[in-house]
Formats: sequence, structure tokens, C-alpha cells
Amino acid sequence: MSTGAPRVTINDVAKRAGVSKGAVSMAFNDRPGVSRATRERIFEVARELGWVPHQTARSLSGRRAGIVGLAICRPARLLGLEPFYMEFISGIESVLTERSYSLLLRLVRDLDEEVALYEEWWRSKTIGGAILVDFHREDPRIPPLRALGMPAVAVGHPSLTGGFPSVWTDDATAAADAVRYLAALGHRRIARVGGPAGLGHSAIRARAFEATMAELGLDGRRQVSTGFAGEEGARATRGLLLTPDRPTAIVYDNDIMAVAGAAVAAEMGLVVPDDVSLLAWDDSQLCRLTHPPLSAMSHDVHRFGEVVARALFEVIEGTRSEALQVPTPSLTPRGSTSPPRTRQGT
Amino acid sequence: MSTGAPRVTINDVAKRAGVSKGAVSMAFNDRPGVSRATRERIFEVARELGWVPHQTARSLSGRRAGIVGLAICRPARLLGLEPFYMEFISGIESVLTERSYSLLLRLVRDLDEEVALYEEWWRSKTIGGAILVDFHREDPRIPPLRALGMPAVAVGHPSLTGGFPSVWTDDATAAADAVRYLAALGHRRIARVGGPAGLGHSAIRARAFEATMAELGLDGRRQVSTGFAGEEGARATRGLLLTPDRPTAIVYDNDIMAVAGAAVAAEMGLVVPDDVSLLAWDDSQLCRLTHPPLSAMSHDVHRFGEVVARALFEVIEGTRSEALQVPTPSLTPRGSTSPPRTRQGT
DNA sequence: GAACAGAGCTTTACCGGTTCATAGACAGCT
DNA sequence: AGCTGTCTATGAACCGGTAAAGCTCTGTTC
Repeated sequence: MSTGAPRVTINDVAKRAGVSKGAVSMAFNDRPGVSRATRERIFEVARELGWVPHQTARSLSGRRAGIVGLAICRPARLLGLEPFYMEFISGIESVLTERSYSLLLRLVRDLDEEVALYEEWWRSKTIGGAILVDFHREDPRIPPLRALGMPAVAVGHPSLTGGFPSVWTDDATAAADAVRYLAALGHRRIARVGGPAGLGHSAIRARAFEATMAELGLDGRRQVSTGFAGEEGARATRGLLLTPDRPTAIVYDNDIMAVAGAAVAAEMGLVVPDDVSLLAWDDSQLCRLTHPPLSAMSHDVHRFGEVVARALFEVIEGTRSEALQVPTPSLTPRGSTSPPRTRQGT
Repeated sequence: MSTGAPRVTINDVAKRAGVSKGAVSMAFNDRPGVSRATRERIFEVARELGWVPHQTARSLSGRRAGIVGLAICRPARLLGLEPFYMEFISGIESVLTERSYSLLLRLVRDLDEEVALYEEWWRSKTIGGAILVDFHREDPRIPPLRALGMPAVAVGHPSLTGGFPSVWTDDATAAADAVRYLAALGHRRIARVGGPAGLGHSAIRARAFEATMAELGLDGRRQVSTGFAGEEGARATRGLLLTPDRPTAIVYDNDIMAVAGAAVAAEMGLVVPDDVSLLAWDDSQLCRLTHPPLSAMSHDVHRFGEVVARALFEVIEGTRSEALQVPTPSLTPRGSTSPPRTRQGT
């Protein structure tokens, strides 16, 4: 039953339609050289036989690979929780689908493995292009990947992506906005729980946070760099809230950590937002599921993915080498932020 | 620059090593017919030239596709939140990686689209096998997909998967365990917030829930079928908690809905677990991030994915046609379940 | 009415591997 | 020396398409 599939090929279609396989090929690629009538007869026969061009054979001749690679270097357990990626991916997919491209996804453990994977994918012509994410400062992936000459779009600020055409969002402005908003509410002791310091966008937000705090005459040193996992966010929050002059507001680098932070506050008997205001980042549905719902810097992550995918096609076609900016995350106030309850010093 | 990559082929390697390309091929496929010395010289040259067999060309000759397909039919926004899938996927990946296979992922909007996608993937020989998930009762995908003759593993109880070799977990027993645990704590009004009734595993849990409740002489009709999204879980919880004889314990079908349920309880001024106990399902990290942390029916989802992937290879190789069971989810008590505070009737 | 153009197909040469029938070299045996 | 068998390696066919050159035939143009 399972063995010996019918194996219909372009030759069968050609023979049955009484034309050469070249003609069938032209018909299926919308190229001139076949009359309307013939073209339709070919389609008719192909449908009868249930024939679809063999993707593999096709890409062996032409150069198109029809597949785009995405390697993500974060622990699987974390990714499962990080709402960002699935939404980002679904945005990418929606564009790829339009062109019958597919996404090849792989989780890798470290950057070396990532580079090796891309090299293999590219050398073996498995993929036609790639989407690079999570740029570090002086990212070690840049030289070897550039050397490949593989079409790729980088997600991250152009200053980080070492010449790869990038798609980026203005994290600096968003971070500054977050600080100004909290300061406007009357907070003076504002802290930030960020992702790894080496990670480019975390670093950018950290700098912007500090600069904006300074600009407002506030102390911008209440910052913690940690991972992105909830537990790490919890630990960082606990640390911050246990200091004598504990912050009255905390900005997080994603929403998982913010949710974990809210749990820590509750566990310590602190009321959100009265005792401490919390501001999440990325704003997935998760922010609306807690009580109180979390204020957040919101982001259309799905669209972000779409823009990235479209940019990649432009790169593949050679019509893009410039960076592209998507809208800056904007503040969505919910129940987790309010003016601080008590009078405070610096 | 970007144009004109070196394009090293098997011929270059053969020429440089002073052998025929057939020899290179044999060397790289671990088949007899090349001496140890020659083999090593070939590898040496290949490394020098940075040559890797062209995956596409390779799969055109041999029959192996090197790619496994997974189409998921759930709204993207929901998936982003559902910790289950990313972990499941990472489990799959870890096995695929061993064999240099890759996962082709696509989010689809409905079952028709899913079937069409698999048909295209299979007919066009893009994939060598597939993983089918989210089975419905009398699932409409079964007949067309079986007709394809594509190697596939189904995730779900064998009674649902229409003859596809399946990998499943004993949801019925787990649901019964959940009920018995809550009953043992003294709860009598136990409710359940489940996924869509059409979805096979939700239906199985629903039946087991009802049967076990009956067995214990309790009323098993407090069940709501909804989506898997947090908001739906919130709405369902609100509905349940607003009834006059509100439940003192609620079992959820995933953890997102349980988290949302906790928020609803808080919003209604109810204390978890004193006023209402909550029991989540799947047990991602999320359950440990809330306050109180959620008790859950735990599951090694990563391993589940691994088992599924391994089963798929067996199917592809023709050595499996039987179902395979993974461990039953087991109860992990945390802070969200306790004996009910007040004396209750039926 | 010879030359030319263009539409509509066919032919042929790849793309980059795998596979298999076959041949050469060499060792062992009678 | 002649025969057989094993090991290594080659060459050509093939996988299922694409692309570009080539061939016919009909209709124009001067």
C-alpha cells in the first residue's frame, strides 16, 4: 500500500498532452511561447494526473530555493514561553505563503552552531536566504556569514548588523518614552530589568534608559541585566524590591519577566500599582491575562515579521540593501502603572 | 560582493582529487568501493574547497527529502502564547538535527488549507514525511491525507487518528487523576474549562471528567468548551464563578487559560486557593510565574516531541505502523490547589 | 517573390548529485 | 601459465525539471 507511489513526472504530462516537456515547463512558469489553447490543455492534463512540479528538481535548475532559513539561538524552554517569536514567525509566514515559500526553522544552542548551520544550509543550497536575529555587539556571526554571500535580512539596529540590510525598531526612543511616562506619573526611583547586556537591543535600551533618566535629573543606575526567562525576571525583581530605597516603578525587557515580576510583588505583599508600577515590553496577550493587566510598550510583532520577510525578498531580488524601520513601540497604559503612592526622595 | 558565488561542485572536488565524481559520491555516502586512502584524500580536498553535497541535487537522485512538514491550524496570536508548541517543536528539532533533517513549519487557517498544503508539499516532494496534530473527531483530513500515501505520524489517541501511526498520551487517565485529586482534597463542585469540543483530546478529557465525577457521586456537568486563548478561558471562568453554586475547583485544558482564570478570580475578589482551586494543564514555566504558582498536570512536552520525531523516522523507514504511548501527565501540586475553605453541598 | 519577423514548439544541454554495469589490477589457487 | 575472485574506480545513464537555441510555418513588407 505505502510503497511505489505513482510518480507522475513532467514527461507523463507532456506525453499525455501531446507536447514536449519544454512546453509544459513554459506553461507552468507563465512564460510566453505556448498558445492559450495548448496552455490550457496542459493544465487540464496536469490536473487529471495530479501533477505538481517537483520542487526539488525545479530548484536544481533555476536558482530559486523556495525556502528561507531562520535559526534561533535561545533555550527551547524559554522560546516556548516567549510570545514574541511565534508571532514574529507567523508574520513571516504570512508573507512567505504568498510566494509559496516556506520557513525552515531551527533552534541552536550557540552562535557557532548557528553559523555552521547557515553555512551548511547555504552551501548545500537548502535555503535561498536567511533571517538573522538577536544581534550582539560586535556580533561574531557577522564576518563568517557575510563571507557566505548569502542574501539575508538582519533584525536589529543598523549599528549592530554589520552591513546586512536590517529591519529595526527604535528601541532607544521607546525606552526614553517609557522613562518619561513613568517620570510624568511622579516616579523618581525607576528601575529596569533588561535582557543580556551583550544583546544589542538590550544594550540600546539600557543606554537610552540611563540617558533619559540623567536628562530628568534621576538616577539611572537601577538596571539589571539578566536573561529573558521569567525566573530570571523574578530574581531580578526580588533583588530590586529588597533594596532599602526600592524602586517605585520597573520597566521590563519583555512581558514574561514583567508577569514574573508581578508575581514577586504579590508574594512580597506589595500591591501593583500602588506600591510598585510595572511596565512590560512587547505586549502579547499575556499582559491582558494578569490582574491587574500590565501596561506595556506595544508592538505589532506580526507586522514586524511581515516587513522582515518582504525585505528579504527584496534582498534576494537585489533591490534592497538599505535598512528599513518599523514603527516605534508605543505605550499602552493598563492597570499596572499609576502615580506612586508615597512621597519619595531621590 | 554578493553576486557570483564560487559554486564548488562535486566535479571540482573530483578533478582536484584526481578521481571520478562517482568516487566522491561513494566516499561521502559511506559506501564501499573506495579505498581508505582515496576516501581520505577526497575528504581532504572537499574540506579545502569547502564543499558540501548539494542537498537539493542529492534528494533529486535518492529519494530522501531531508525535510519534515508540520502544519499547525491555530490562530497565530494564540500560538504565540501557547507554550506547548514551541517546546514540542524544539523536541522534534532535537531529533531531526541528529539526522540532518529540518522542519518545515507552516501556520494554516483551516483544515482545508492544511490538506491542500500537505498535498502540495508531498506531491512536489518538498517533504519526506509529516507530523499531524490537533485531531478532531471524524477528522476530515484523514481520508485525503491517507490517500496521499505520505509517511506521517499523528499526535493523538489512536481512536482519533484514523489509521495513521500515532503517538499519544493518556488524557483520560490524567483527567480522572485530576478529578480524584481535587475530590480527595474535599472539593465537590468541580468544574472544567476545556478546549473546543470538536478537538479529540478535549473530548476525551471531557468524557473522562464526567465519568470520574459520576463515579464519585458528583455532578460532572460543570464543563465549558471554549477556545484555548486566555481571553476565552477568562470568560469561561467568569461565567462559572458567577453561578450561584459556583465551583470550588476548576481544571483547565492548558496553562494560558488557567493563568487567565487566576486573574479573573483576583478581579472578582476571590482568593486562590482558599475560595477557588485552579489546576492547569501542560505545565509550562508559566505556571511558576504567577502568584500563587499554579498546580498543574505536568508533561514532558519536549520529550513528547522527540518521541514523535523518532516515530516518524520509523514510519518513513517502514518499521512502524503501531501506536506509541508517552507517559501520562502527572499531577504537580503547587500553591493554587488546597482543600476548599467552606463547607459545601452538591 | 525573396527576405524577414515572430509566434509556437521541439531539441538539447545543463543543474549536481546517485547508482550501477563494467573494466583493470592484483592475489590466490590449481 | 591460466583461471577465478576481490577490491577499486570509472563512465554513462538517470532523477525531474529549466533555459536557451533551433526549427517550422504563416503572414508582411518592399
